[in-house]
Amino acid sequence: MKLNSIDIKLLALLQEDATMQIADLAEQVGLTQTPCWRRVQRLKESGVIAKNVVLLDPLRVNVGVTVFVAVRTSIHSEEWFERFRATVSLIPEVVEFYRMSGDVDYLLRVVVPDIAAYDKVYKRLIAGNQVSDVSSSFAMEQLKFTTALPLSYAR
Amino acid sequence: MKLNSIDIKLLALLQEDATMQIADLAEQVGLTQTPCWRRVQRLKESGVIAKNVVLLDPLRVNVGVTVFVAVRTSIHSEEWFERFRATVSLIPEVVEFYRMSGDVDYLLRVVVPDIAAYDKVYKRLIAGNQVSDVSSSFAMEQLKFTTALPLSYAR
DNA sequence: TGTGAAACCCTTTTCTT
DNA sequence: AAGAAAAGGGTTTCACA
Repeated sequence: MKLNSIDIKLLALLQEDATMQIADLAEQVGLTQTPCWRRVQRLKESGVIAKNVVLLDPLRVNVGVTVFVAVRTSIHSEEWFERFRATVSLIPEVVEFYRMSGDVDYLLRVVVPDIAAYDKVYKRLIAGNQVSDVSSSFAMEQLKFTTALPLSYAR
Repeated sequence: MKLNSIDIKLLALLQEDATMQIADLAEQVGLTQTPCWRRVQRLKESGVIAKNVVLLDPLRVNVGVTVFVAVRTSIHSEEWFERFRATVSLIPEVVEFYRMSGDVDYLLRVVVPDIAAYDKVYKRLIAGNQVSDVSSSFAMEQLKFTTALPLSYAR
């Protein structure tokens, strides 16, 4: 789907606050309700807008600690990968999971309340999977976290 | 704010889909509209629910490439940190930014369309900041990404 | 493709148990 | 605290330019 500058504006606004009303959105982008509504609808249907979710305050649900886990493996078979992928994806504390280039094979972001809780997740990670090296790095402070993607490259 | 099991259920549902209607939410948690609405309201007011946003498909807005950037510095002064923090936070391609323990001082997640675009962000990162070492790792594949926090630790 | 107004449905309030 | 019902408001549709 091709995006024009009004679409980009709408996406920028909705990425920050999805509770905005159509009338307000319309005003911000210089349209009236109906055409604005139709555009937002198209953005949803086309899949550019993938989801509408609520973001929780990590501290208030007691997962203030972020750990980055770098995993190296010696086995590089398809079966191993599928198994690893399946088990890791199901762990709710793992909120991000990437296959990497370079010396680290996989990178995970894990959220937990404390180090003790992390140790349990760690054990679950290595249980049943042949991982040759796991290295955990703790985040001391989250300086920025946004779900808003940059829109300067959209076309 | 203390969360009971109904609150947890509501948070779980809204973390996945914030467009759910109060009537449907109410049914899922075994309440009628009014008390359900009041609970959701309380969750918003108390800040447990921090935001309601739309998530975009990264590929459809042309930022399919994720790069993790590990930054080391030799200077550890407060001024340097504030300056670095301020400049990095303002870069829209930087979607996550952590101060780390261990040998890496800062970790960034950057989203861009391609390597050429990353190079521009890289130059912006090192310009004006005395960083002693920057190491970039490219994600080949995003195996999991969720904004839904685990709720088993909430209390 | 944009406009204005009406219809509809969900949210929010009020009253009651 | 929870429920039922009514009031209020936003979204969605429709006819038209």
